[in-house]
Amino acid sequence: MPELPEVETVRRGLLPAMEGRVIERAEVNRPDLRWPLPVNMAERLTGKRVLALRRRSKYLLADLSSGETLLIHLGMSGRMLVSGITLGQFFHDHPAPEKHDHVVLHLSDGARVTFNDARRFGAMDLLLTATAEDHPLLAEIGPEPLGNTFDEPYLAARLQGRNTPIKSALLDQHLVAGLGNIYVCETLYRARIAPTRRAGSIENSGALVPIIREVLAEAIEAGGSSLKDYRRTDGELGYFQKAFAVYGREGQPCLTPGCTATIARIVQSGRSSFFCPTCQS
DNA sequence: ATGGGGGCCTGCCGGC
DNA sequence: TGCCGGCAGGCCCCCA
Repeated sequence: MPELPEVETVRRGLLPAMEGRVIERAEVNRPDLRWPLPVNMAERLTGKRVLALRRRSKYLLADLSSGETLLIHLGMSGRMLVSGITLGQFFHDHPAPEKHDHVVLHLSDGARVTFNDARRFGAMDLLLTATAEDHPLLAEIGPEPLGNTFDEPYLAARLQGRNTPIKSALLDQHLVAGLGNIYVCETLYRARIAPTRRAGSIENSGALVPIIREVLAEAIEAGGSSLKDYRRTDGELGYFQKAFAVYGREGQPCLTPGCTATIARIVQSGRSSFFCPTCQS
């Protein structure tokens, strides 16, 4: 799925269509995504105003006037389509329904938000806003990588003594919440650390913190730029193309000046890791 | 507790 | 053209 930067970009794209508007009607086209959808979901959404649209890790949280919060996870293939509003100088007409349009929110003043998810690894739930952080999907996850509690002493302490590859450690949402395969690969390239390196063996592992923040911040910036180009996005929010240094670049030249190596791909815990065998050790 | 692997789904792409 | 294997950015669950 969309990792943290993509989810943040989706959140910003959804704001004009959702925040402050009333959900006048909700279409729920199937009983489940990854898990069963909440009971009476359509009824519980109908007539409620969206007070705020927040993000925690890769989860979107829409706080409703009913005191409930709609939790949305995009899984691997989840996308949001915004229509019926003017973005920039372009009005977005409602598109024809597509396969895998699982939930459609009809909001006040003609705005519409369509959740489409081919693989259905996504999820939605309704929970009480007051105790949102107690939700099982949120209760056990680690700090926000861009937040104040994710600092160098914290990361160094959490990695100390761990025998797992650093790649796996950074993908562990309990350690830090929001990184996925792409941005872990990019972070380790920038940090010049091989993905196979044992987490506990890394000197000054806290130094990964500013690199993680930098990689994520740049990606959010790139997403914001793509969001402004409404002519191209056509209201569709989800993935955006950013130039990656290693992710997806197997066999292509390393971008480090002076390095003549090519990017390698290995499989760790069933996931592809891309890295430069020369720059990263 | 820690680490590794399977499974959930569908779509796409490359090779034969 | 059709079939088949491999691959995909997440995350829960089970096992050792």
